[in-house]
Amino acid sequence: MEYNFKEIESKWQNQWIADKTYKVAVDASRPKFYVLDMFPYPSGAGLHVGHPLGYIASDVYSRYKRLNGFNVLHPMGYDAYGLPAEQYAIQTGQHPAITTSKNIARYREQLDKIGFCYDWSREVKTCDPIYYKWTQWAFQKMFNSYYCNNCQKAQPIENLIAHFEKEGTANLNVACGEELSFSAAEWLAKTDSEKQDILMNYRIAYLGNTMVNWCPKLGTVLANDEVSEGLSVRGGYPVEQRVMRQWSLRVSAYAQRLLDGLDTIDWTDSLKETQRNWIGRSEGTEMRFGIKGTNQEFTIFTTRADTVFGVTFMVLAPESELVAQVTTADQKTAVDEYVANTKKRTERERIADRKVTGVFSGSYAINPLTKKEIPIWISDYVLAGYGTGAIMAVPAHDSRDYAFAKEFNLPIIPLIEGADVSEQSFDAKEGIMMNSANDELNLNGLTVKESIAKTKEYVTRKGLGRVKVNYRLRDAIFSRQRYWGEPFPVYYKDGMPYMIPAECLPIELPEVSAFLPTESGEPPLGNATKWAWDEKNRCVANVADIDNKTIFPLELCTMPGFAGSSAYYLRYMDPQNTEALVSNQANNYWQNVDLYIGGSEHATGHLIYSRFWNKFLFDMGLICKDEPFQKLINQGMIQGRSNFVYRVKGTNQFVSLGLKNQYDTQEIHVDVNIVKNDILDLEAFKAWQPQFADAEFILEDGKYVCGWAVEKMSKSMFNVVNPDDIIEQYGADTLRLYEMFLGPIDQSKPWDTNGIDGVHKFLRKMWRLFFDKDGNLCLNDAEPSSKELKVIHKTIKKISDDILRFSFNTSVSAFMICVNELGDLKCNNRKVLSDLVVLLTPFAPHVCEELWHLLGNTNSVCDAKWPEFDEKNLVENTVQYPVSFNGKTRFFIEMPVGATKEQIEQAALSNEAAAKWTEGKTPKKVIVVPNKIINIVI
RNA sequence: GCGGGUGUGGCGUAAUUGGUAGCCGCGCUAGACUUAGGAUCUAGUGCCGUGAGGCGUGGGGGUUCGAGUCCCUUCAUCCGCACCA
Repeated sequence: MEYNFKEIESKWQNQWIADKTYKVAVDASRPKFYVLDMFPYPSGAGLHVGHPLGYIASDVYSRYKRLNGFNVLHPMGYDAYGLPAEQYAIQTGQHPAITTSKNIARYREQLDKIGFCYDWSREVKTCDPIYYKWTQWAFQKMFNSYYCNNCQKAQPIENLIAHFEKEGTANLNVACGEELSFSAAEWLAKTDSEKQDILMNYRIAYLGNTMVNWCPKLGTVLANDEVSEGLSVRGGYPVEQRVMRQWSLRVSAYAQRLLDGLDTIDWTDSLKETQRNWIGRSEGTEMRFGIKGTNQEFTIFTTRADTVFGVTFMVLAPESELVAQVTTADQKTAVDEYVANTKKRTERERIADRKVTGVFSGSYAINPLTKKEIPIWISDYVLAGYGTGAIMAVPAHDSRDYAFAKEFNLPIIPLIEGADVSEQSFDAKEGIMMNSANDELNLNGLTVKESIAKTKEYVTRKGLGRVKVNYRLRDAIFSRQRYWGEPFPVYYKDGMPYMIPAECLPIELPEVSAFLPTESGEPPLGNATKWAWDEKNRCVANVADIDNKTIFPLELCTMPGFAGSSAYYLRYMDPQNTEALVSNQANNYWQNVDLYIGGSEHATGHLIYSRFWNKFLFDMGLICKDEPFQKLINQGMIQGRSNFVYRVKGTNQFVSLGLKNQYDTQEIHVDVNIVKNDILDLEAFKAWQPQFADAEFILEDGKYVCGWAVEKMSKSMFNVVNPDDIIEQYGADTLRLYEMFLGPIDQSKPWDTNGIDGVHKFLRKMWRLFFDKDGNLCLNDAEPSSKELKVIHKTIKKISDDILRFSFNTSVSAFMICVNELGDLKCNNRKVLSDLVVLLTPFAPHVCEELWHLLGNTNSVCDAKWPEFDEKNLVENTVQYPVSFNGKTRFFIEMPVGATKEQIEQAALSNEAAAKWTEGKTPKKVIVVPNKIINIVI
């Protein structure tokens, strides 16, 4: 019987569906394990061979855990909202829902062929109303909450109102937009609308005027992680800064917890570091500086409080509200012009062209420690969004201040002994202070570190400022001026937003006449004929009725991509629940994700937002874990490996790689699917494109050798390899094995189909172990020989260890060795082969299921028991020791197990070969490491 | 500029964590069988050298009986953040 992978794979895939083999349910009698893939956005191009890499790895791990007795939750779904479907709709008029469901169907078809053990009954799609009901619901919970800094968790907004009613803003320590100050009496005197306005300053989901990244080309705002170097990540269009009234999530309130949480989870250091970077905690001092001739002051933030004695000027961000305050009449024209110029420049221009620019405001500040007058400047090197938008400039010890001081001829006062600041600033936080003393505070002679601490203490004691921690992490802008996203469950009454009652959720995405913004510039939802809220009838009503007093406009923006992906892992636990996001029972059982696999491109987006979202739900008491993903692995990207042919210029002749230097050639991408091991299939090439039909070839050794290069996998490079084609040719089991064999899971590597024969060959070899020469099943039921036991137990240990440390490539190698060795032993022992089949099941489930049944089993191999490792099968009678002289191995000796160090040493030295290396001298020292090595020092 | 990672044959990689460097696979060489194939099997394959042997984990230095692994230094390369005060 031949290894017919096509027959085997379709047979078992159908059987698994029929038997519901992969359906899981809560089962308190078994330990749970939750393995999750980052769900894909179903793009129109379908899957290429790089996409399933992470899915295969997680599938291997899931199956391994299942074979070890765990109840494994391993679901899959789709992140179905997104820009490409909407852009396609704008171009073609096809509804994004149609595009999306078509793409999903294609994805599913491709995924199914690979033989994953997903429980598809738990599938979620973010664009499905029964799913996004809970996205809207969570948003409303955030709207109705604020963040208490004292208890470090989210609280119901009612608690805040109660606080205001009792004592106003006194003793308030909560996350907010701006620090407000009012008494209880003042609060009670406010109108309802004023109160709502104030509460907006504290809500976790809030509507506010914020500086946003506006992308005119996409017609929408973008979050910080959706912008890179002033361009949109999707599309690469320019992005500009703009103040807009937008929904935002107060992610910044969670900055410290997001940071601290990293210490409790098992992610790679580099990913944690990226998140720490993004959160950007910086501990410093806020200090108030008076403005000369007024009783006004302003606050700056610094991490170098020790350098106050070296401040020679102050700088405000051009966008700062203080600019208008400090600008004097005679400087007004210059300042206005500078501010206007700054506004004109996009983020990108600012980054590209870092010229030192600035303008004097006309005012002076008073240094609170030296009482000296220092000029206040305005410059775009200070960012409005960080700290207080104002800095104290210490040119001697900050390179940016230094450049500014040089440009505008401002004084530079060195503060650290031995630092030469004539050419450049001395930025390092080290050294001994000088020039730093007044009547009350003397830093001279102290180290920088000591000075920072001492100044902090002084500033706090004197009431000049306070110790402050700043974060780079910004609140997440949550509005998108797009159609294809979750609608907000929000309507407006007198310009104030109100939440639609929770029992009316979900608010479904309406049909629109066009996917573009309306003529009046409103988002696409403005094109919906039925998109307003009828408070009485509680239904979505016709916009035309809006004059009616009970009908109100609905929010026209939709939610961003990360909304639907922030809590999807919870929904998989209980996907059909209509009463709750997830039931307590399901949540208490499945807890959180034990293993999460996905790409590192989500490090500062999805993985921050979902941690935030999850912590919020945790604060609300809705779920039992505050970190969603316990262990996370980033699978590497699979790049394309392009092939080239070389056309002799001006001809239709193509020259093989080795001979191309003899001609003047032009390099042309050739479809990698008609190249094998870098050898071009000439006939396929002629048939590939009409222009090559009469191509001629200059061959080497009768072959046409192609050049190659690693590039991004894309259609235009003709280097896209479709998993379907690989499966057609080699089968899903070979694809799975090969992807795992390619290299460490977390490493990026080019896809190279060369070498796939090797793993395919190995599967056929394994298959042949079960059959005799004539192709008949041939097994023996004797007890395994000690040699066979040794081979299989060595493999059990290796595979188990390797899977647990996610070293899948070495697992596959171990199989190959095992199969080779069993082949050499001509092993057809039923017990040994049973163990082998179970070991391989996570990697190649189809062929293993077939062989499992050929071995006489009637259950599925998915429910088999992982073979137990027994060390005594590996026990040897003798140990081979390499004998080294001065660290260099010279020969080997064989010793019985359990020989004493002295005996081993004796044997090594008395060996006849030893004489040659000792040259008659007595060794200075002999090192014997039991079971390892003998080293003799001469 | 700051932070993190990586560097081993022609190629993808491995090395029990300080103990025989190069497992496994590709490729290549030679051979066997042959229905001539992109099948299967056998042997070989780090480099130099006919050989004994020497040299080898980006370079230089160090610790150690012993270093791919630890320390210092330097180069190359990839990733993240970046006028963040």
